[in-house]
This record gives sequence, C-alpha cells and structure tokens, in this order.
Amino acid sequence: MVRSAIADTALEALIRKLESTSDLTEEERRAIQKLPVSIRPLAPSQDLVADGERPVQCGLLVEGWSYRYKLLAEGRRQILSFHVAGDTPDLQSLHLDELDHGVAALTSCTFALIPHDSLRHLTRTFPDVAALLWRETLIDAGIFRAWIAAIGRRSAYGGIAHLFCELYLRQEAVGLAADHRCPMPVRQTDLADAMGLTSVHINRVLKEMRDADLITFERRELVIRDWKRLCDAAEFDPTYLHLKNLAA
Amino acid sequence: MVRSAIADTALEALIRKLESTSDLTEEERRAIQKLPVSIRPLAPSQDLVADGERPVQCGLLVEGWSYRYKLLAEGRRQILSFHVAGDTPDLQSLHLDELDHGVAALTSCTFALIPHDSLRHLTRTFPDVAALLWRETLIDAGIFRAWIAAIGRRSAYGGIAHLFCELYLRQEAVGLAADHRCPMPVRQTDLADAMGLTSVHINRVLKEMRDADLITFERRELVIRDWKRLCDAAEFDPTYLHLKNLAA
DNA sequence: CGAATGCTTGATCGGTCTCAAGCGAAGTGG
DNA sequence: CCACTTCGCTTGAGACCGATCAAGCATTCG
Repeated sequence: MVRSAIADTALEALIRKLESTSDLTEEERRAIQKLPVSIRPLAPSQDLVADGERPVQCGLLVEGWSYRYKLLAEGRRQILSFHVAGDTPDLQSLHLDELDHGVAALTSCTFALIPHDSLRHLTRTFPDVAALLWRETLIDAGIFRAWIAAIGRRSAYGGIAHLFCELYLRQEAVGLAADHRCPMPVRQTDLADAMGLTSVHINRVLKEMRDADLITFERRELVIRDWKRLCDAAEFDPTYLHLKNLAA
Repeated sequence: MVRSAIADTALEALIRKLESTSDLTEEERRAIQKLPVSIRPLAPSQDLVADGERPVQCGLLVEGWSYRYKLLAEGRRQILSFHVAGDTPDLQSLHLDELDHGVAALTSCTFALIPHDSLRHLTRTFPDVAALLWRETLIDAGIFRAWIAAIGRRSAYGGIAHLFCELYLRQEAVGLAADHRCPMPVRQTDLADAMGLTSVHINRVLKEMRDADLITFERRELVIRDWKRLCDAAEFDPTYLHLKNLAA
C-alpha cells in the first residue's frame, strides 16, 4: 500500500461525501483517514474489474469518469451507470462475492483501492459508517430505478434529457459543475449503449435538442441552455438522488 | 403491535432467507424473532407505500405478490420489480427517508411491518445482521441492473424470456416453485409496464413463445416447457441473483 | 343477466434501426 | 510538415419492430 498525497485526497473526498449527509465523529473520521489505499490509474476503456470477477477491494473514483456495463451476444453492450469523482462503483462487492457486470474507464481516470478487509473492519467497528456506506449503495439502486423508467417508458428524447439532468446534478452536488454546464466526456455510442438505442438515433435526437435550443456541447462540456425546459422534457424529479442542497 | 402466528411465520421466513446465505448465531436469531411486527393485508393494486412517502417501517412480504412502480405523465407506468414472499421491497427506506417509487399489491397479499426503530437497533447491535440486510438490498440492485439490460439491449422476446427465467428461479429459491412451473399472477398489462412495451405487443410475443413451445400458462401458472431454450432466448445468466443452490 | 376486466386479433402508423457514405479532428509516422 | 489512419460525428434512404386504434371474445363477478 503506497501512502501518497492522492490517497489522502481520495479519503478526504470520501469523508466529505459521507458528511454531506450526516455527521461523523472525530474517531470515525480518523478511522477512515487511516484506511490503507493504493492508487490505480486506468486508460480509457480499460477495466477496473471485469464481469464475473471476485474483487478483494473496492474502488473509489478519484478523478475522471467510469461506467458499469454488461455485454451481450453480437457485441451488444448495455451501460448501467456513469460515475464521477467520489463514486464507488463496485462497493457492492463488499457483500456480493461475484460481480455481475464490468466497471471500466470512460476517460483516463484514477481509482483509490481500499481492501475489503479494512472496509469490513471499519463497518464492524462503526455501525454509523456502515449505515452511510449502505446508504450510498441504496442511492445507487435509486439511480438504477430511474434508469429503468428512463429507458422503459420515456421517448428517446425524454430519456436522454433525463440522463443529462441527472449527470448535471450529480456533478454539481460534488462541486464538479455549476451554472448549468458540466463535463460530459461521453461519446454518442456510449449514450446509445446507456439508453438502449443506436448511436445514429442518438445523433438525431441530440440535433433535435440543439435545434430546440435546450442544450449545446462545447468541447466535451454539456451546456444546458434551459434547465426548466430540459427537466420538463425529461419529466425529471431529483428526489431519487437524495441530494441535500438542491440549488438547481 | 399485534403478536400473531402470522407474525412469527413472517420472521421465521426472514431468518430462513438470511440463513440461506450465512449462519446466524443463536443470539441473533432470538433478536430477530423478538422484532415487533404488525400485519397488513392489501387488496390488489392497493399501495403499501406511495411514491414520495416517508415510511417509518419496512414491509416484509409474507404472502402474495407485490411490485414497485413509478408513474409518469399521461398514465404511463413503469414497473421496476416484482416481489414474492420473503422480499422486502421498501427496505431501503431504512436509510433513505423519502421513497422514490410506490410499492403496491399485485395480488391480494400480506405484509409484516417492522418499525425502522427496531431494525436500526437490531443492525446497530448485530453488525453481521446489518451486513445480511445490506446484502439483500445489494441483490435488489443487481436485479435492477439485469432489468436495465433486459429492456435496453434485448428484443421484446428476449426481455420477456429473461423476466420469466428470473421469476422462476427466485421463486424456486424460496420454495415457491419447482419442476419449471411457478405462480405468475401478472396480467399482460403488468408485463407491458415492466418491459416498457404495450400489452398488445406482449400478447403477440407470448403467443410466439407458446407457438415455439417454450412456455404455456395454466391458471395463472407459468409452465416452462424448455428451460434451456428459454435461457438461451433470454441470454440468461443467474449470477446476479446470488442464489446458493442453483438446481435449475 | 349485465358490467367489468383481461385476452386476442387485425390494420395501419411511426419511432427507431440498418446500411451506407461522407466529413472533420486528432493523432502518427515517415 | 505532410500523408495517412483512426475515431467520432453527421446525414440519407429504406426496412422493421413495436405502437396505436379498433373490435370482438371469454371469464368472472355482482
């Protein structure tokens, strides 16, 4: 386990995320800060963990974007969620041995890896910290539920709008975005695999949204030109994200 | 809190479910048995909890079927999951105050309600029990992920086949099904709202599956006439259910 | 018996897919 | 510094899966 500045930064971010919901005691904070951490940089489309693996550690995303995915026959891919700094996309491996999906880097990104052993010891010692981590996985599940409704009962237009609303708010919540603009380093094929559509159709819908002056893109950044109308198009209700400060 | 035979039965079922994964100590078992429980029968399509509510208890399904759902404009409905005896469809309310979806009865059914306070006390006292309940919610999330891939990147035929595979195995795992036949009290509209399709199309696909001699229905019971071919059509991989005894 | 509910089927429509081609930007190597 | 390749975005034409609208039928239940 290498102890580095980036490791400390990662754990600070984790603490801040947990404290955004609830207070930690000094003791709990210290215990988290003392977690052993190793750093793992990933190149775009490289796997953090593959489908079927049995990880012995959890990845905390420190920088860049990653995504969860499943592969099907004939090269079909379903993206299950996108992740930004502060997320822990394989936290569930703490209690489910075998992974039912892969986690890969969307952009170049950096993970902080925390051994299961240490996390289990932490959660056994501090039930309140366990509850907070549990809560993180529950919010994750809420995001999946919203994703199901986005794909299942929304038009392509509405579903994509919903995704944009979510990704903007999640980034705003952790200080990665403001002013209705946020990083959006996804390719149109990624959007397609997220929404269960083809990239050709994604392209046409995005053009429609641009023509409607809802959004624009500026160098891998999403610019939301009319937040209210975007939310309406998405039938967006942010409850499921369980954010404290809903500035937007 | 009424103490009744059905309450004891409900908690026994919960204990059996938790023990199917891991062992409980005598003390833990006793603590669960002592949980206060009230019984709540529901008529078909009646809500256990509505979207936006802040429950102060969790429902353990004792008998019958229920489902999670979200409503959208113009009467659109997305069903997020189906539930059978032993499931706890609003367990997440233990750590997420506001519900982001409704839970309703599909058939007449019975819930055992356990106060959050008692569950919190239990999980704080017994970290291993907390871990097991946490695990339940993680499997739930895995089911959502599978559902996303079923809707997003499978044909109607494949998606419905996937749903049937899942619902059969989940029932088999808790002793509610065997011999490739299981209760399936869902109407075609329910299937439609689960898969993001119309009931008309569901009807046609079911006819196709019957014609292919994959399945039949006998009085609200699904009969799987060719498990292997059904799994193939579904591209079904049961890993995500994390079942111990995969007889099928 | 009538009403309600859910299943079935037909005809037609439309949203999304498929196949195909062209374009621009960003590397990469000579 | 300029081919050359690669990758992602864009657009068109035609096909298809699933939606919509509509009607009839069977079963259940009051």
